[in-house]
Amino acid sequence: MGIKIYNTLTRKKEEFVPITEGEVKMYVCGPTVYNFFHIGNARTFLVFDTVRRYFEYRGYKVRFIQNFTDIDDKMIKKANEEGVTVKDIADKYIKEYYTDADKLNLKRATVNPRATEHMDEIISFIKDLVDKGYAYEVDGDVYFETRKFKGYGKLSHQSIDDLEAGARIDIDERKKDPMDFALWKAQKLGEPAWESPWGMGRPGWHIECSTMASSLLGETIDIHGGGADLIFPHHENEIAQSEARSGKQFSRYWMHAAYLNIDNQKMSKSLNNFFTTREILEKYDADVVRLFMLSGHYRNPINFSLDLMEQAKSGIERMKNSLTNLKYIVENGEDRELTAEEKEISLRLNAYKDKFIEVMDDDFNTADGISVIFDLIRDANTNINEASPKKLAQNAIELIYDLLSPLGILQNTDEDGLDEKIEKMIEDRQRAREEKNFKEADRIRDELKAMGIILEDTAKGVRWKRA
RNA sequence: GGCGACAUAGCCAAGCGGUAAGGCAGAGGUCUGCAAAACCUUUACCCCCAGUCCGAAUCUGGGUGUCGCCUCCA
Repeated sequence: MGIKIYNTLTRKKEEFVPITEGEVKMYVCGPTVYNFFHIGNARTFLVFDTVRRYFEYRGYKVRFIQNFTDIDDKMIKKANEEGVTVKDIADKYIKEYYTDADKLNLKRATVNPRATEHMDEIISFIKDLVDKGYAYEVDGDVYFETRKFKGYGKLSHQSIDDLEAGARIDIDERKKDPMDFALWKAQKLGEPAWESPWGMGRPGWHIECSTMASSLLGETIDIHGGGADLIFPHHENEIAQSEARSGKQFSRYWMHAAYLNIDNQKMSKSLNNFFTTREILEKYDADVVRLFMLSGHYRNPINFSLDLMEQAKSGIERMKNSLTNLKYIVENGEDRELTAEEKEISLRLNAYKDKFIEVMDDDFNTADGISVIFDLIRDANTNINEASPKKLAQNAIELIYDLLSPLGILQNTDEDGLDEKIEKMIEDRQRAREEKNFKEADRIRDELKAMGIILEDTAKGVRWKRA
């Protein structure tokens, strides 16, 4: 039994079989870098970051490519508005992307290719399509002829005729068919352009992903991912271009993350229900955001609200509490071997990992995975206490961090110690308590609380944590 | 019009044929100088109606409702 993936292409869950044993070649459509990315983008990135981490957790070597679209209409518009070059905009927002992505604890991709840095390959890709008769040029534009590609519509499970029937696209008389899409766009006044066999111009949107995916991963890749809205037309078009050119299957598995909605509606600027990731990260830790987003299945839409963020925050608190309590036992517990009974506890604790893998293997069921972690936490909380050996507590801590790692939650374990002043206050309070001077003890505790240090009295002494 | 998804406790959310996980919130309790944390107990006619089956939240048909894609979009 291995990992199963729901494949949009077949609409079935399938056993994951990599092209090369032990390796995963995956490509995920990244952002158009004309703005800060919003929390909807964040969900998609987070989902695929988790997929990637989980593959690594299961021992795969992952080549993870996520592109930056750094040339398109929106980029040009933004550059014109700000009176700077398209490249200026791209550079700026790529930098901002990393700021937010790093803070969200998104692992850096193996490569983050930029469309403009692959222009020669894009042009030769298009040229191949023209040479093979899948594309035609009109006035410096180059279009892909969808009816030439037999499999068109196989990803979105629609026929070209059905798509056309519902189409709301403008009729362009120069195209052979309304469903034909641009591979190359002739330069318009004031737009950045590159030299090509069809004159100055720039690539259409879909071609960059096909080109960079094949260039960096090969003509057939294992997994292609993105937001659900990319199924049509973007991914459909990618398949058409790539398979028309190579004659091989482009991607074996297609994964799509569902939407993040606000008040049950799609986020949109016109509805003014738009949050950037940065705004949210100012109010909530990445751990909270990640727990929130991973607590539902990636193929189901989730609704965003501050109330739900608060709930997630409490969940993170529960995890943290358990961990600080266990760490306290590692520091103050008994330094001895495990009794027979404790060995049983340890064994049972370790079994949660098997359960975790079982549910996560099933199409990355992070919701179930999280519930296994909470089960583990309750078990540890119940059965490990101040009288337990350090080893047992240490075992539980490692296990919790281990299961949390593919989710990217609570992985920044570096903690600051307490400074001398605070340590002295804690000592003073302990003395006051021994003298039954509870008023003074409580005063110091309140003072520390105001400083962000929470004290908890245990049978073995005082335990502290940060608020 | 075409294609599709979803409807489970106050809130969120798994489960997808064998009799309802988990989190948050609430109530009661244990422990504690108090508190906190933790633990225990407690809260579900699984949208409706038919049907298949020994057995359905899970499958089939029909409703109702919400949402998405078919246009730039994660």
